[in-house]
Parts: sequence; C-alpha cells; structure tokens
Amino acid sequence: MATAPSPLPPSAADADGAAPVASPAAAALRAIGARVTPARVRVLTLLREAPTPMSHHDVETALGPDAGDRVTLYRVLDWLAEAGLATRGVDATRVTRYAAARDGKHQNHLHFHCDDCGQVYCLDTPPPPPPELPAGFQLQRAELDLHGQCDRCNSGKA
Amino acid sequence: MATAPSPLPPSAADADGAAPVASPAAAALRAIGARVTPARVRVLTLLREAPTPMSHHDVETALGPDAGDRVTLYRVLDWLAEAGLATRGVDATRVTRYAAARDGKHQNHLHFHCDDCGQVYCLDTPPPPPPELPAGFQLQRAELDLHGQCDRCNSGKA
DNA sequence: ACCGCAAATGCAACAGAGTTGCACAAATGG
DNA sequence: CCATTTGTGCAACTCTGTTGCATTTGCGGT
Repeated sequence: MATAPSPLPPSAADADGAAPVASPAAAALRAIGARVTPARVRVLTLLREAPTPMSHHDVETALGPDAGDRVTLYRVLDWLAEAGLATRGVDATRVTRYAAARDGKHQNHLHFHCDDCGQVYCLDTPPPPPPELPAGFQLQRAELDLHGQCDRCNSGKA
Repeated sequence: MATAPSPLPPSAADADGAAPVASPAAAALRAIGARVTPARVRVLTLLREAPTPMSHHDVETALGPDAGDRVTLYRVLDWLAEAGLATRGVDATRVTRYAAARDGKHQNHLHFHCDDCGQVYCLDTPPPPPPELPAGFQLQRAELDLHGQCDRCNSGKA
C-alpha cells in the first residue's frame, strides 16, 4: 500500500518562531488547560485540515521533517484521543486512524472504507438511530462502517 | 487481556484416524470442492461451535497441541475467509477475529465491542437499512459496530 | 526576568500480529 | 500405487505500536 493519496493542505504546520500563536489548534489546547507544544499544535492542525482520518504513518509522512520522533507522534496522537480532541478508529488493515474531533462533528457521521485502496471517506449522510441492546450493556457509541469501492477505484476497473 | 473466556465445546476436534468423516465442517469443505485437511476441519469446526468471533490466538489456544503451526493457522483462517466459510473482522485492539459464516447468518447482524475487555458479542437485533451514498461509490457491505461496556465489565465497576 | 518542577520529547530496545520464501508432506485423481 | 497439486512446517522478517529512561521544555510562581 503506497500511503494513500493524502491530499494534505499547503499551509498546515508553520508558525514556529515568527507568529506567536495564530492557530486554532493551539487555542483548543489552551482551552482545555493543556500544554501547548509544537508537536501537538502541528499534529492537531494537520488533523483539522485533513479531509479524512489519518494514520500514524500518514501524519508522519505529511509532517515530514517536522514530524519529530515516531514515539512522540504515537504519544501525541494517543494523547489527543484521550483528551477528546481526536477520535480513534481501526481500519480494515488493522491500522489505527485518527481524526480531529472539532466540535463534535466527527462523533456523528458515517465512514466509507474502500476495500480496494484502503482510503476512508467521511459521508455527510446522517447515521440511522442505533437499536436497543440487551440489559447490562451500556452503549458508548455506535459506528456504521460502509465497505465497498470508492469512485476512484470503481472507475479504474471494469 | 487473558485470552477471553473461550468456552470451547468438549468434542470439537476429533476424528483423525478412527471415524472417517462425521463433521459437518468437512462436508462444508467438500461442498465447495476444497481439500479436506485436518487443520481446516479442526479450525472450521471450532469456529462453528464458538459463540463469538475468535482471534488467531484464541484458536491457537483452544486447539492446544492440535493447533499446528502458527503460520498454518493464519493461512487456514485467511483461506476460510477467502473461501467464504468464515468472516473477518478487526476489533478495537487491532486484532483480527474470525467467525464461521454458516448459512449466511453472520452476514447480517450486529456486533457489540466491549471497550473494556475487548470481547465481541453478536446481537440478534436486525441492522438498520444502510443509507444511500454518493455517486460512484459502490456499497459492498455495511457493518454497524456498537461500542461500550458489556454486562460483565459493567457490573464489576461503579 | 529567573527558577523549578512537572510534563513532553527523543532515543533505543522491545513486543505482538501478521507475512513471505522455501523445502517437505499429504490429499486427490488417475 | 504413483504423480501432481496443494497444504504444512520452519525460519526469518516486516510493520504497528510500547516501554524505560535520560534530557529538554512549557508554564506557573517568585
């Protein structure tokens, strides 16, 4: 798998020494009383601009030299998820993907997994109401994953 | 995680030299014109008797000395999924789980993932109808995964 | 402006799940 | 019973994610 398309935005990670703090990511960090570190700001900014959930590898590639240590990246992603600023998800290839949890938007929509290229798409369609479950079971969240072929892979084949 | 409960049935894997072929698993294999090998019969039989999807590790543990080689087990599980005799799924801990695909039963029901113990439960509730998606996208299958705490983990805590 | 401490980072080594290549054994078909 | 095709076993490897520990750094207090 060749690291997916990843249409990363042009001006994702900047503001290191010149501009103090212009990024909304930094603001979000401050808002919850967390430390504002370059790594966190860079990663969160990237996730916020990304159109689809990103894997550790995606983030590392997208940030390039600014990605820093592999482990730090894992820890930052993990921390973001723990802090509620991002959501975690495991795709069909056993890879964990992260998405910015903006204003709760990512909590409540559908994901389409392309079984061909592995890309994950976010759909605007509202999810159906979850069914009720047996007593004793507490529902935390429901996730409807659609699997199939995306338009790109679909047109390329028969 | 201590390898899940795994209530493996008493008479799962037998019939090696004495009884010719009594297992329905073997019959299922023959039915699709595939080779009937001990490994396949043992694994498929186990999966068919299992109440929940099993991971590679679960199967290896359950079969004990009869499990054979790790790699063979991976290949058998993979083959079963490819052949349509089992279905694959990835749980919250990035572990692939397999379930026997009997008569199409496992195709169309819900899974509840316990975020505490990682156990996967099969619910009888019928899944909601999938929404329509953008043009160019071809839906292969929809999977509704419910996440939360199971009754066991739920009662143990506050 | 400076100091100190807790928290974050970097480095290195490790762990578990799954894969690949190749030689050998076994299941079918003739 | 033999030949061919397919599955199995072994060893080594890749990839994703973790853990421990020393060092640096954000940030609040002085």
